[in-house]
Amino acid sequence: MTQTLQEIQEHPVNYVPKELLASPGFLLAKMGVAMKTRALEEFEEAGYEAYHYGVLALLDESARGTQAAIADALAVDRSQLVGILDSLEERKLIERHRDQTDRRRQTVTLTAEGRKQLVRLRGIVRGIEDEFLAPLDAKSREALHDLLLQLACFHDPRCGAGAA
Amino acid sequence: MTQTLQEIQEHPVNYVPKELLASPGFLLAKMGVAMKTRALEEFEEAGYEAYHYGVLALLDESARGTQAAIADALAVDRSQLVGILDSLEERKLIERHRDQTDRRRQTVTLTAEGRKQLVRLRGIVRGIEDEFLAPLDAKSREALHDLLLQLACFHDPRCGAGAA
DNA sequence: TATTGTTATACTCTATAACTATA
DNA sequence: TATAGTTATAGAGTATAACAATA
Repeated sequence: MTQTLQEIQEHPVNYVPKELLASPGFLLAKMGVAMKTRALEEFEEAGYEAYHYGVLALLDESARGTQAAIADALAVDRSQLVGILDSLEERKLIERHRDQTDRRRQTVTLTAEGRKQLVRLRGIVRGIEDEFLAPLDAKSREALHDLLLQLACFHDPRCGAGAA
Repeated sequence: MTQTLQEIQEHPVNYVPKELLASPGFLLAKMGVAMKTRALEEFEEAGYEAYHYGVLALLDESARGTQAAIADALAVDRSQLVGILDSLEERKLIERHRDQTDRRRQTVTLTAEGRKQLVRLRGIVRGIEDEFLAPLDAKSREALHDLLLQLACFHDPRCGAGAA
């Protein structure tokens, strides 16, 4: 949609309905989707996908995991994870090894290069957040984080258990 | 994805990476998308689309509007709005009338039935929010709302101007 | 020629189903 | 028979492009 100058002049009262702005649920959805969209763009610009960061961050904490466990932790379908891992393996950021006790399973581990790129991705993530949360000072960001974490723990038990 | 009992037993440490949980941006995206998904489901269950509510709420505030103005206010593409309005018109919740001074334009207005259904939809919206924001008390919800509104106004000027 | 509303098309993201090799 | 990973397919949701009527 390309908005011309004339359009802007003819429709100056181009406001978002107050009723929607008064709804925390609407704003949460709106801002959450905007945050996600922004993140996807930034990652793509850097040559990555957002899920790459999730996988690397997870492996950095747990050292190794089966694909099923990784998929569950990140709440992506196992079939979706395949492509993500393929892409990470091509770049030599992770390695897949057959589990010798159960040859159906692959054990996924982080490479040295993967650890290095994770640091780079952390920088990108910080940049995205700083830009998106720009109007909020440190205290406000922490307040927002607290509230969102309460919601996350309530709706997804895996947040509380692992983070405790 | 069907998770069997055996899987749950074999992968008990099915936690979300702490690094992600520590990120307000990640949580905002995660919860925002969850909120949106939940809302879409609830609306569908009630026989509506989420955008129906947006259109009705907007028309209730501004009485009438061209399709272009409505699309811009709700940040949907004009081509997408067509289907939404078709659906609302079929149910006789809105009416489209050709603008006689510029026959390219359609003026969209709310019907009495539309006003009635808007009340019903407001109830649904309240239900969705109450369920999703359940762990937060009134004060916390207001704090969340304030923070999100700051973000919305920063990223989308139409929020501040119209709401002031 | 440009714009409104409309229709048609393509693309992203995700969810589901089917396949293989192992158990 | 059931599971781990994989591949193939289908479905939302949205963005882009082309169109007819009107200005």
